Amino acid sequence: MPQHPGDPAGRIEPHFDNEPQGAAKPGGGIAARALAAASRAHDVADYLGGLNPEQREAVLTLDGPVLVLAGAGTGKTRVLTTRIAHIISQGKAYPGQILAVTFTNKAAREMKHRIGDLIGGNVEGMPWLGTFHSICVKILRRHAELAGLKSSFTILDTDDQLRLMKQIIQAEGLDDKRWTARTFASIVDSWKNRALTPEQVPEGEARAFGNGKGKKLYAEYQERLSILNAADFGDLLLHTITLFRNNPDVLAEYQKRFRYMLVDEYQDTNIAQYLWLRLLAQGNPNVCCVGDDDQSIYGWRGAEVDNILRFEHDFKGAKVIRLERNYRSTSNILAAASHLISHNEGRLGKTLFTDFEDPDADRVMVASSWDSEEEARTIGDEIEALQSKGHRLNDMAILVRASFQMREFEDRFVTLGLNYRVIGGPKFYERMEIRDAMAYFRCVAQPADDLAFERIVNKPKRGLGEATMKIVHGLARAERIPMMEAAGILCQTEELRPKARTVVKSLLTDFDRWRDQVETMPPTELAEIILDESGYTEMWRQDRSAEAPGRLDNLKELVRSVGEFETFAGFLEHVSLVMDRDAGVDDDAISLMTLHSAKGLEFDTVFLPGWEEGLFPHQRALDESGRAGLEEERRLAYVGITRAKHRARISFAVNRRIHGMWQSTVPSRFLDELPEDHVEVIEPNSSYGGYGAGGFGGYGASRFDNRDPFQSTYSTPGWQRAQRSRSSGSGGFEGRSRFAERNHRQGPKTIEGELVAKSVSDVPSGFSLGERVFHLKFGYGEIASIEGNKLTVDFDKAGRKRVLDSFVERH
DNA sequence: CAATTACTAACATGG
DNA sequence: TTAGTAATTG
Repeated sequence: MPQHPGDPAGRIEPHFDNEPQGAAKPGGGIAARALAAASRAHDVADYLGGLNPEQREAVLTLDGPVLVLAGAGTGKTRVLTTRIAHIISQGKAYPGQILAVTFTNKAAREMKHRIGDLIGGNVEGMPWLGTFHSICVKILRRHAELAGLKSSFTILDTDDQLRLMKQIIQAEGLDDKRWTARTFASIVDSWKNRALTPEQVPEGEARAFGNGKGKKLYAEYQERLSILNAADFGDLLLHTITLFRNNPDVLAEYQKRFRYMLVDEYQDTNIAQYLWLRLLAQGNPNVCCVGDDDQSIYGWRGAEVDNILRFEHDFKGAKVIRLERNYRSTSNILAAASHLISHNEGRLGKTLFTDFEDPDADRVMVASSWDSEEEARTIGDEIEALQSKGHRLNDMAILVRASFQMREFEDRFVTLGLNYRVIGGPKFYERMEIRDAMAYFRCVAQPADDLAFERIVNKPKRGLGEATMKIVHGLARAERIPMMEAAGILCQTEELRPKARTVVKSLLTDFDRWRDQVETMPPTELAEIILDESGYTEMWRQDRSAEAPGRLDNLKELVRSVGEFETFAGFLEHVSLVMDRDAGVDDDAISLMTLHSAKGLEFDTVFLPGWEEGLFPHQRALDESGRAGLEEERRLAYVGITRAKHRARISFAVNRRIHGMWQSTVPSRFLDELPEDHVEVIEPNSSYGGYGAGGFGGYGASRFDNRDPFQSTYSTPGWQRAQRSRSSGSGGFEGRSRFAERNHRQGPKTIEGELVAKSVSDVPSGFSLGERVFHLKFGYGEIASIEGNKLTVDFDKAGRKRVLDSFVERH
């Protein structure tokens, strides 16, 4: 987002120069001495008191590289924050000389808060505590010219990124269906995760995309970004690294500055982040990385578990400290998690233990339900039961694999009147009206922002359609200038039709006027003026659709939140970097979030629904990353279970709706990897028990059913046999086999995460109109229409439904 | 140029 | 199922 036009970093952070270097040594500067004395008087043991010996060592070993292997719930954040407090109170460094990196804004906030508690004061003095991205932005804004940008550069979000890429793919004359922007984005992303500029990308790798034009497209994309004075998320790191490499003096400045460096969640760093850290650490070796290889769940984002495995090698003389004493969970929960994760290979290996032995503690519960709706219902009931026993909703969470699972829970909670909050769900700043409004603001702050301009030229309708924009776009491209500038030039000529010309002219003067007001007007007021004068608010007022009032509310909320910032630019930056907003934390509500965003949190009770093959482990993880993908999924399961302090409740549904069609599922292999002694299987309630015990009605595929072949873990012969028998359709488990036999079209099947077969079936269904069929969920019915393997059936009881043919049988 | 309709792909995970 | 885009028509 545009930032501080004409005034770079000065306002963003304290100046480098006026801090005494000697501060690094105890007693160096007067201020340092005073600070140290003050906190010594406070009593050092104050904050060291509650630490166990390992934690204490991790805090006290200030000099030289340290790797803290911290299992789930072992007090990792505590160590980090105490360590920072210790550095400061010992006068080893100023807060401004400590670099502390986290992955999420949430974690950064939490840390700031806790440090504040420790050293008893505010922590504005920690300007370099933040996410990799926000710290990189800070550095880039200071030295933007060296990275080929202006300090006011915009940070593009994924959406803008895709639109830009699509334009570039089309401009190259490629078919944007065959070579999608999405694919290209993920390729470019993977390059940037490895800190590769267009010149550095390996020839062979780039050729695979866009008829061998991959490299050219990447270069073109970067070129466009710099014309737009914009950077995407990957660029924030990439540019900082190139900046450091090409400007040793700048690098040296930062090396000298950061006396101590701390990295949270080190297992999630990618190559670029690692290189970034290495560059800075060349100056001094006081690097402390904290992580847990068992909680590495961002491999798809380029994270290299290797970074943590190689730490001792990369940072010579590193001290490795293990934290294995868990303060969070009951022994049942720990046992379940440990047993599950032990199925992974290539771990550093930690054994969590706890003194928290409670003979009455609940075991980990595993329950099944007929379909995802019932799953939500059951969990809802259980929540209410807990609530009536005096548990608070704030102490409970539902952790799902994919966000689409949330809907059913939301629906249920609304009908129950249960308070809930979605964390990391559909984001406020991703709503259409907010993005539109933001686009207006961006155009004001950063006139070169074509993507924003294109978004709002004709919103509200101004009669500027494709034709007009094509002319503007053409000139902009030819002259390599921003579109607004091009539009301005075109207004002086005869090229645009008179009607279009006057409209464009007035829009441009509007923008000029707003731009003039940036300096003089309070941000809130300006935001309001822009939205009013542009006619954007009016557009929604005229709109008679159901969403319109809500959108107007959101706009109001947006304007209100502008007021929390001192400058307009500061607001824009916040939005682009911090997409999450703190929801109302005051009231009691159950949290609903993905497993990914649950990392680092803990709850008394944790619900883990949707443990089904294909969903968890996710099919795509298996297909795309094979065994590694499976192991990452398993780590995700581990993260999920270890979030629970007292109760973990796992469940799966026998039927789930995918793309609006009901499909039956197979229980997750992870269920079979839980230790029987610490797990309690809840009997399915009677509502669907009618299909016979041990048959389809139970969890046919689970080893909790003693007689079936799924006795053991996925790697055993039993599992493999079962998988084989399923994919060949010859009846792995009784109840289901009568459906599987006739129609073995079950999609790609995996054994141990390796792709076995991908069947793309367009075989006609073999059913005919009017035929009577039977479906497990809906009962008897008559086929109303057939499209490929999709049937529309009028069921006697359930009404008209669309189902896959493999889930009904002739009757 | 805009509105309506038809079609198709998506339901990973995030800064 | 639904959201997003392409094609068609006024």
